[in-house]
Amino acid sequence: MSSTNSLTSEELGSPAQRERRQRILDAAVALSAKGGFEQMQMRAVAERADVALGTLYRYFPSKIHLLVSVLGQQFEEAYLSLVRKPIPGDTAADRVMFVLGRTTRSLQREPNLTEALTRAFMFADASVAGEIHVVEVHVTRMLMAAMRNSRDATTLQPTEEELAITKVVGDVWLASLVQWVTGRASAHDVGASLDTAVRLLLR
Amino acid sequence: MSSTNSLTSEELGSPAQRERRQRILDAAVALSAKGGFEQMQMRAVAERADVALGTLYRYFPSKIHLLVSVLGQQFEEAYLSLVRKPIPGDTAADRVMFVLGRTTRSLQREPNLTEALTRAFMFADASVAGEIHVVEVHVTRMLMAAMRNSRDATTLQPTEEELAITKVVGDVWLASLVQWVTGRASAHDVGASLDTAVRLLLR
DNA sequence: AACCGAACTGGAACGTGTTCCTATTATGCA
DNA sequence: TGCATAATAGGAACACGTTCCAGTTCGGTT
Repeated sequence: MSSTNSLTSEELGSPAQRERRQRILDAAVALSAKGGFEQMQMRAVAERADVALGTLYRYFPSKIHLLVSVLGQQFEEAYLSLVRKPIPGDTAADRVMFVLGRTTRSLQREPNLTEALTRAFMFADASVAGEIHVVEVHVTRMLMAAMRNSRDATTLQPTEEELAITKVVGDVWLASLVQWVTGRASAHDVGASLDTAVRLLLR
Repeated sequence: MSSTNSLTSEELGSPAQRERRQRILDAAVALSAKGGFEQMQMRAVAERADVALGTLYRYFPSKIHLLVSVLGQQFEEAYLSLVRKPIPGDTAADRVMFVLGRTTRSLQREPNLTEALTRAFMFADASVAGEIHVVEVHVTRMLMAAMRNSRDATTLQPTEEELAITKVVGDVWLASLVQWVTGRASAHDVGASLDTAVRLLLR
């Protein structure tokens, strides 16, 4: 597994390069959505994105880097869509459950894509730290926004307790998703696990 | 990835077969301990266990099946060693932390082996459900024994609440281990995460 | 416009997990 | 003991992630 980072769209000079990068990400999404982790094959991504295999590897140093980058982009969109309106719910627990439920349902609408992204995330090693950090930041922001119920939650310093709870909820969420994508838990089970965890943590 | 299960030692007829199976598991442990997931290569396992590659695949239908089977065996040993004496600690939280701390330290003593086993566990798909279930049973038993502080904890029916807490703790444990083996968290971070989760859950 | 270095193309090649095939050996049964 | 069947050995072959290379194109500089 390569040790360098994926190219971010900021550090890409020309518009043509940014377009190429986005074509690659789009191709990865399309192929993952069709056939999951195994069928998202690097040669197929390159062909669909209309770039050479070597170019694909210049932009994303491995299949895992590519998929975790996709995940980061998906969560960024989810976060932006989420904070457009105030989060409904009277208590922190209600709001966190709203966010978890909404995001989980959205993931479950594209099971193959979610399988590919989740497995890549879990399989990633230290070289993918940068891409993973992006995902973690978005998840933390989403949950923090729910706990705070305020659009400027990111500007206030979170308390230790809030961060701890956020981390546990994130861990449970991830573990549940893994169980779901590997067929060891149903969609309902995921909801129940999150419900239980939030109830235990935010009481 | 194959869809059949690994051969368990019970369903293996001859003693020679049981020995072969154990030689394979031992070889997998040795090679994983030396070089982690990537260096535990199927050809090397077959050679070290003195079986043909095809035979290795007859016993374990994939590298993931093999590693998760190893994990099951390791947890079985850990469980048996644990329940030999009463678990120290006055409260459920103390005893759960004792078990988590002890097991985690033991895993961290063989970082490469733990890396291989954890990544295999996280990467496993639905076809590995049987092997994964074995692991889950042992983990649940260990944590339940700690919460109950009684050797016959397995015979009593656990309450819903106990099961829910056990599941959340297990999820956090796994997520922390993943972060540790992928270099995204230190050994100390793992302890701190577990400490926090147990404190939040068993208060 | 000519030039230079970086980026890209197309494709071969390599490594490792996995599959497959044939010859040989072990096992259980009559 | 002799036979039928299953299990194993040995190794070729395949798939896909990854690397590498020679030739071509692109973008900026003078």
